[in-house]
Amino acid sequence: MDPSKTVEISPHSESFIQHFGEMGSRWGINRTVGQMCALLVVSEQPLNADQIGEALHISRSNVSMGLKELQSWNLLRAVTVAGDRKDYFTTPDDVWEMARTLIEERRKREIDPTLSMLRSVLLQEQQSGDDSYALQKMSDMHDLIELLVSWLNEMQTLKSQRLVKLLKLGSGVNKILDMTDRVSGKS
Amino acid sequence: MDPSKTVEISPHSESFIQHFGEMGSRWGINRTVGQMCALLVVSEQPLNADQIGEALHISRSNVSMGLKELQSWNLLRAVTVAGDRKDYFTTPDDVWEMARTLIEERRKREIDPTLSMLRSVLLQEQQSGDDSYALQKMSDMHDLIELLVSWLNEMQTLKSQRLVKLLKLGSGVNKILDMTDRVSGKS
DNA sequence: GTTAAATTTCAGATATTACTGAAAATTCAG
DNA sequence: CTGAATTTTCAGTAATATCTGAAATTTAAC
Repeated sequence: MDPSKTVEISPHSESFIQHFGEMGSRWGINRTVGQMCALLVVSEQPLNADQIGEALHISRSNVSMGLKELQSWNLLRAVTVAGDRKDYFTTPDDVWEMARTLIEERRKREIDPTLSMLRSVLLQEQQSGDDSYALQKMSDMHDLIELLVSWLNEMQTLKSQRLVKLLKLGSGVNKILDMTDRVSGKS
Repeated sequence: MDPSKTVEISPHSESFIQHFGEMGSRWGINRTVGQMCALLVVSEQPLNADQIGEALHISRSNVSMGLKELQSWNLLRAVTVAGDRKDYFTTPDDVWEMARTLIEERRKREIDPTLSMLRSVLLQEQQSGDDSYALQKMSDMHDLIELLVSWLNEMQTLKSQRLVKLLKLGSGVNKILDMTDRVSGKS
């Protein structure tokens, strides 16, 4: 009803938004959705659909679809403003939380189906054993992905602070691995 | 000259190739390029451009462009066959090596430029300090990405066997972290 | 309930990306 | 060198993805 204020975007935020639009599109995420996400990240106040559309110069319907997409990625928080029927949106405050969510969602959408496909192929024992080379490759890839995924899952269970500490250790962990190796007498 | 044998693709390999075409396109890699890569992975013999085109039902020129793309990702090995002027191609044998290469290349293409952008924005001390919220967010994101990248770089220096061991440890590392915490008297 | 505001849907338009065939360029055996 | 085999380039075409405006639907104040 009473016209919500136009969103001001500083040149710095503008760079940020443009860049993440570009990055999004390189990672299979629609450019506009990337921009919307970036905009909501750097915006202190939650924004309504009209404000988003105006800020990014896109139609109201495009905003609607983009919000739906972001919602499906679990990256939106909806906020209601007293005395305003419009919906207001923002992203989670914590960038680590966002990163976790993104990883989790991509795993669900792409990695898990890939593992399923590989398992299903590998399960069907090959009668005509003549593409054993291919099967071996798929098996290798399955093992690689499964290892990465199970590692990721374990990392996802850690609190952010904990995870940061672990990442900072980096290859320092390797030294610890050296020690345990030496103790248990392996190479 | 003497017509190279048609490539046989088993139904299993077919699933694999189709799936990775699909996955590629979801990760910002042209579907056909994904298929080409998958085909070369599961093919025991190196293939020439005609064979690839025939196997995937794409034009010779498309194969040429795809090979160029794969080359730019450092995922191709060229093989010369005695008495045959055609070029033959394959991918690295080791899927871990391929994964490393892929990560390395994406870092160079997307993550590093993102870090540059964030640094450049953060360097320009804001005269009009009124979007400090946005700057804080960018700073958070910068730190997150930098931490991930430096961790990745450290992991890239490890031999595959070593890396596998470390990943298998998973949150077991967390316990070691617990110990070191206790020793140094932190939370 | 009624109704105006807000949101969503979706068919068609637009923009982007991918693919092809023909021509140009390159390569290399003789 | 010559010329056939091979590869690359690229302008035009095809396919895909994205975006828009108008209409339909939903929402909530009254």
